Amino acid sequence: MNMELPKAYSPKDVEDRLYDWWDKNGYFTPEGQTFLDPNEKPFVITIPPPNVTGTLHMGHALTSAVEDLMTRYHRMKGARTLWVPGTDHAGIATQSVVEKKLAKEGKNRRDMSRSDFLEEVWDWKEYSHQIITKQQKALGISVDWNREAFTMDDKLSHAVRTAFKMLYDKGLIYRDTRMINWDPVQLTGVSDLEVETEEEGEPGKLWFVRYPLQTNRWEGPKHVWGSGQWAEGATQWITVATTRPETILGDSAVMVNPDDDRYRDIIGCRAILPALGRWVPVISDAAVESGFGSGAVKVTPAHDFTDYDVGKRHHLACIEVMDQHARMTAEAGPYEGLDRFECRTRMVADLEKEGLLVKVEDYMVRLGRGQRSGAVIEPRISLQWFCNMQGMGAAAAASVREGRIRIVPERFDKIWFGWLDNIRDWNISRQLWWGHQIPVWYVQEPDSRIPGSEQAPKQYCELTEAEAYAKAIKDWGADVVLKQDPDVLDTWFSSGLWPFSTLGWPNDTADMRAFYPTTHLETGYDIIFFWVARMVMLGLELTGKEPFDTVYLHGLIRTADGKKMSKSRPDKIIDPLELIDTYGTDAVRFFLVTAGTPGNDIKIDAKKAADGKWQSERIEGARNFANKLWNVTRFVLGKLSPESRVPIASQNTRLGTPDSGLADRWIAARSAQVVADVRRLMNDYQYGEAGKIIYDFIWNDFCDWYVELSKLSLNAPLLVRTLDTALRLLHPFMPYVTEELWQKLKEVAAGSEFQVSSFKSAALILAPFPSTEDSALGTRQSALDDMAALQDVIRAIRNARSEYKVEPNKRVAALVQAGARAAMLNDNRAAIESLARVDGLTIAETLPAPPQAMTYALGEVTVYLPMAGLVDLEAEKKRLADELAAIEGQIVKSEALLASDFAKRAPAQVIEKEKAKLAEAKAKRDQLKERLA
RNA sequence: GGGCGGUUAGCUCAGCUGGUUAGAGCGCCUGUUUUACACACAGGAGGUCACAGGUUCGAUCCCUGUACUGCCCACCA
Repeated sequence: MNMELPKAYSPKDVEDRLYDWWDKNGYFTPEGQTFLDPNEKPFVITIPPPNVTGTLHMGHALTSAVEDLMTRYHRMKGARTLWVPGTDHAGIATQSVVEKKLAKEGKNRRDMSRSDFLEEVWDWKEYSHQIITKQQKALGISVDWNREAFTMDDKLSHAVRTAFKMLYDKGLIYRDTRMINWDPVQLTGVSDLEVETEEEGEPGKLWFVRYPLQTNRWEGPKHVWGSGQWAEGATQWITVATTRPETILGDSAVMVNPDDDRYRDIIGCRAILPALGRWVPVISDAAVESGFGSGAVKVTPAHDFTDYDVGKRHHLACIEVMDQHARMTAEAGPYEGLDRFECRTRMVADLEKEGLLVKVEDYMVRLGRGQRSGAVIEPRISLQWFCNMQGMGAAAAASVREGRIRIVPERFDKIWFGWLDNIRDWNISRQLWWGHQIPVWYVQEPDSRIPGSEQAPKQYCELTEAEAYAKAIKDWGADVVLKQDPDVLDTWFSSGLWPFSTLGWPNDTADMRAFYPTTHLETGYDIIFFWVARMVMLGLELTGKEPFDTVYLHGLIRTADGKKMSKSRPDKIIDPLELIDTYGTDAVRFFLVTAGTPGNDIKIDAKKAADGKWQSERIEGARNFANKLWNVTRFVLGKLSPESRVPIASQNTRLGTPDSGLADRWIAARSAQVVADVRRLMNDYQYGEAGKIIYDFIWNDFCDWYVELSKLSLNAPLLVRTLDTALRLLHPFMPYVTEELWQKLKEVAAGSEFQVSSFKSAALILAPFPSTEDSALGTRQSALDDMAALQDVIRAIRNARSEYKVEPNKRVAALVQAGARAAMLNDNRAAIESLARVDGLTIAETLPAPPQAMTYALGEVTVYLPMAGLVDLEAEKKRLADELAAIEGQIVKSEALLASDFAKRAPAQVIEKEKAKLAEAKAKRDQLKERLA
């Protein structure tokens, strides 16, 4: 054999080479497929596009592993398969990464022109894209690189503008001034989803502040704020509780619950605001929870969502005391120019000085923080673009409710409905530079005071500036000047178009016709609202179709202590490439896919070793499995080489006939069973279970038993055939090692009698997934039963040897009373002799029990091991007695069961099983009794 | 305040719409250079399936409740 395989599998010698080979040959493309089953529908996934913010993490590795598994499985099943790769420009996230990078170089975006800054971001995008692509290739994803997309490609940008215009023209997109979440660090509005709150809240204070009330005897302060006498003479007070004393400056009312007896009398009175001395009314509103704090709430319409609504209800003034940086404005009087937190400190000190601070309590404050910046979000009134979601939300909910989209696992249905049924309009504009600039152009300095100007529109939503001009010129004359809206769209707006924008929408492309709607959408459950729901809503609205029929949600990767891998703890973040470097891609992927169940989080047991490398016992186990497969293939290849080849005439090749060897009939039956189970599980999204079944089959059945038995009597064609089946089953889980070994196997078998039909394929990636049809041998129960009995006998003898510490090389004698299995066991005596190291094997239907022997009652079969001089009679007696007691317990239980209503109510099959069990137990009991006697 | 998970061997997790004696990997214990593999082989120990009720001939699985734990959503300042 000129292709000697190394003793251990070395992923590095295989992975890059095979990846390039697959890619180069077009195997990742639907056009490159050679095996197509006309009964299979096309299978299409668009990748969740990673952000071009840097590198991939373990979550991406999981995504890649699962999606590649799905893709390879369907491709091998013969479905026309397309997996579209790409990346996301990730507006805020990328812009902030680049800004941080610039800051390190001492540069600031605000000192640069918009176009200069964007150039920097594009450079970063290229850099990040390279890293990401390298990582994705290392993960082995079988995507069609010819169709790679980026959300800011010309093609996709056109789709974005088209989508915007379609929604705009329908009146679903509108511009409005309202209260939104404002990130004072990134200086942009964000959507509700981008605000994160700590479940427990964050440690803060609840300040109880009293405002003087106007009375007959006190008309207001006579001393200045800060004098310590500001409230001198005041006699009545109302105490409010607040976590944000600085917003007192923007108060325009104090409110209480209308049913609160404590305050009923002062409703309608005026209170005076500390510091500013502004009179505000005491109003009543049901929004107030009497039991909380003091039962009285300050109302700051410009800086709080609830208060904003209250303000509208009660026609209160909206006074902005903070600017976009969250610094105090001129409205804040003496506090103007202070940062909000500094202002808070000063305000509290001043309140205390003036005797207005009643008490302070520790309080867990639920702070909203920007998803990307971590900055405390300020509610702020601002002019933004919104998308009306009412209709689209209802349609998307209906898609799932009416079964046009299936969510796996199902329990996420509720979350889906809960969100969509209460959906609010989506703030889609961002005050950023990196992204899709909003395709709306304004007539310069529109002014409603100019007579007639309201006749012509002052803004134009078009796909291009030229089109906008064409219309504007008609309305305003040739010298009109337009200015494009400076805002960009929320990055999720373009992601929401992904399943169709990548295929060429809005154009009627061949890809749209062939591959849209797509099939599966696979992603982590954490972006179900951000992304999945938006895709469904926009897909329905813009294309009239659900963009996919199945949503498969995987869990999140967590650290060994169960924590999220957050960016704030970089020491906990694992680079998948590091693990791949240590264990190989297949090992990492097999671990990820078999580690859990759909929708459940995966804890990764990785620890840092002394050399600073990440280590994981579970991934090591998967690595060992790859190596096991490698070595068993080495064994098989060795048996096929001309010099060691067993003449075909001397082999038992009559597969599937009753007189072929037990081991052969058994492994064929097991293969068929495993293939059926794996297919069923894969079609039911139980990938982890499928992987474990393949693992067991390869390691336990094939390696530990079949190959061992092959050493006694070789059936090379079946050995090849079984290995081929195993490799094909495992390929979606461990693509590299299986392809490599399959190629070797095919090569060695070339031109020989060891052909199997899958070898017609050029590559394993394109070979047919095993089906139950090609294991035409079917499941032979008798082979499975016989083999189980044989294994029991061998295990019993091994067990005895071990218990009596018989030297490994020493052969022992054994007597087997085998009843109806005598003939079968006799046929396989060589297996017993070899695998259990027996010399002097007697097998008979019945035989007299030998003296001084270990006894193993296996039901129908009893094994005796004469161990003269070795057997400790007392110990043996005790062992048998214990076993007898156990079996008798079982019999009592079983008999009671069969005597109960069970016999009347349980299904016949179950009763039969129970009866058989009882019979076997009784046989065993008799054997034991006899033996003890 | 609503909602959704989880609780099974020392650890990490499976357990397929209720039915033998509840499984795996790792770890642990005993052996082994058996001619593919020590990244291995053989043997073994180890579980009141969180708790309490209920339904059922039968419950790890279904129902109710409790405890602990994780997460999602929500305008109690």
